[in-house]
Amino acid sequence: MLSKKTKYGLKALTFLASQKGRTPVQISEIAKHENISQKFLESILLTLRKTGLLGSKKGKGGGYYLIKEPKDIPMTTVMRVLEGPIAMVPCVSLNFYEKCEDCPDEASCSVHKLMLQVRDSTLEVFRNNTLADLVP
Amino acid sequence: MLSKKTKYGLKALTFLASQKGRTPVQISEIAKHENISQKFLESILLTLRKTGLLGSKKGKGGGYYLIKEPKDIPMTTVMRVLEGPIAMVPCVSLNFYEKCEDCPDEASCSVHKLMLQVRDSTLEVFRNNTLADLVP
DNA sequence: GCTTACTCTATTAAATCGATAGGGTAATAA
DNA sequence: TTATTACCCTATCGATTTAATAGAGTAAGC
Repeated sequence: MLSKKTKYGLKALTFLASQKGRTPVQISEIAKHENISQKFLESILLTLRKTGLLGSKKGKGGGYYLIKEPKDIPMTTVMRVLEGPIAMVPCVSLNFYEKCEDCPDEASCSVHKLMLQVRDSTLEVFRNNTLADLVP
Repeated sequence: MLSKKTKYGLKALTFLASQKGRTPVQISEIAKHENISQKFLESILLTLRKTGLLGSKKGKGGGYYLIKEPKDIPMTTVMRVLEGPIAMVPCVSLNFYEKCEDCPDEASCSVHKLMLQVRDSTLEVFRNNTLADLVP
């Protein structure tokens, strides 16, 4: 299940991408437009800024803005920042790999075999979409 | 993230599918072979039985067994029973649809648009795999 | 009739999630 | 310089879910 954090983050990013210019947009404006708790959104935008997806400007006329063009932001990046691993089990994760504690042999594990396929197909979707593709 | 319930359930089903005959296998044997807490596995096998995937036999020589042939058990069915909705958000779920509380217009929702693609690609993987395909 | 093994209910500890509160700090305009 | 705006950070909290455990109950078979 997609977390609200990811959901809100995606909506906020899409909203920023839909802006005409790249002038800062206030948190309150984003929160209001997307029906999101402002305080919760604050923490989400903060992590997006820390990972280099967003820039921010303080003081009057400040707010958040996209650093790169929407078409140059692949959804793989966005999803990994917001939701974490794309894979459903750590043992098939590219960026967050971990060995299973149980499961003596990965190669002969039925779960591994299935989830590898799921990861690949999901990854393909995220690779084929940039933030620009999400703007209506 | 895949729950342990689903993971264990998949392993147990695969183990049962790998058996030569369809004679009942004891819970304890499955649990031991797959490194699963026996009590936890009990509850999982119980739900699999209630949804018609497994049969059980009580008393001496009893245990759980597959009712249908592995090749006739699509992974869509298994995953929905164990993990629930395949979609990452309820508003794109086929079997567990729910409208989002926020989000005034589904058609113009960026999250909806993206998650629809993810659901379709994941669904295709599960449709193309039966339990028989998971047996090593 | 006794053993075996499935069946069911209840409980629990831990983790995560979503949200809230409140203060702090930096940048900008006037 | 000063006031304001708006970002920044920490802490907390209730609710929910997850994974596991305990223990008693019940049906089938030898």
